[in-house]
Amino acid sequence: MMDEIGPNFFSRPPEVCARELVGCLFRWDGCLTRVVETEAYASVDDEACHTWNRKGAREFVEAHSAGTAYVYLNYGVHWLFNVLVKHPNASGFVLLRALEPVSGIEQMRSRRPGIADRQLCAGPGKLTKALGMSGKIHGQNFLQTTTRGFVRKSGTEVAMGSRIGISKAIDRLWRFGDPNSASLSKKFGSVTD
DNA sequence: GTCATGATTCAA
DNA sequence: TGAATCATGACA
Repeated sequence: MMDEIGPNFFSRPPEVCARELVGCLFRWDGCLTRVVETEAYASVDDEACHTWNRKGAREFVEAHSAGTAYVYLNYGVHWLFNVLVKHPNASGFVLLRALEPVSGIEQMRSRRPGIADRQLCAGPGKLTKALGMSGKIHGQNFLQTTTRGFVRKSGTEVAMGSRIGISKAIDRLWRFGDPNSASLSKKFGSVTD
């Protein structure tokens, strides 16, 4: 079964959204990819989330609806792409960490010259560059567009582990991914990380 | 494996 | 003013 994902999908707890997004197809203008790695962040009680120490992030959660793009510049170098999750008791974000190119590969190659196909989107900063994303889409609800969005696709094996690149709240196993994909940003361990 | 890169946010 | 930051590519 395959159907377009709407705001309702992102109206559940972030870890549920992040897990179910693995294996789904991601349409972004002329490019089509498969989601192979995500991470969940909670707007409350999660030290690793921007909302923990960023007033602007908390205001963003309040001001926008489920499915809105939350894009920010990391280390002053890389754009990172998140989807806003809204739930009465568990709002937060899903970070896209890695994608597998399916079609529109020529466009991705042109934005990342000299990179092997499977590595084009094998990291949170890599995928935004390959797809031509930037801060311009911050705050946009792309689910309502015709050229951008997710298509549900079940049946993918999902592994879980500790989130990457953070020093706080590493006990939460909120990184999800397809362990068999060749386009992960980092491999998954046997059980936990 | 180490290391330079370098924008934005927020608190002081 | 400065410290911290959800990473990457180049190089040894």
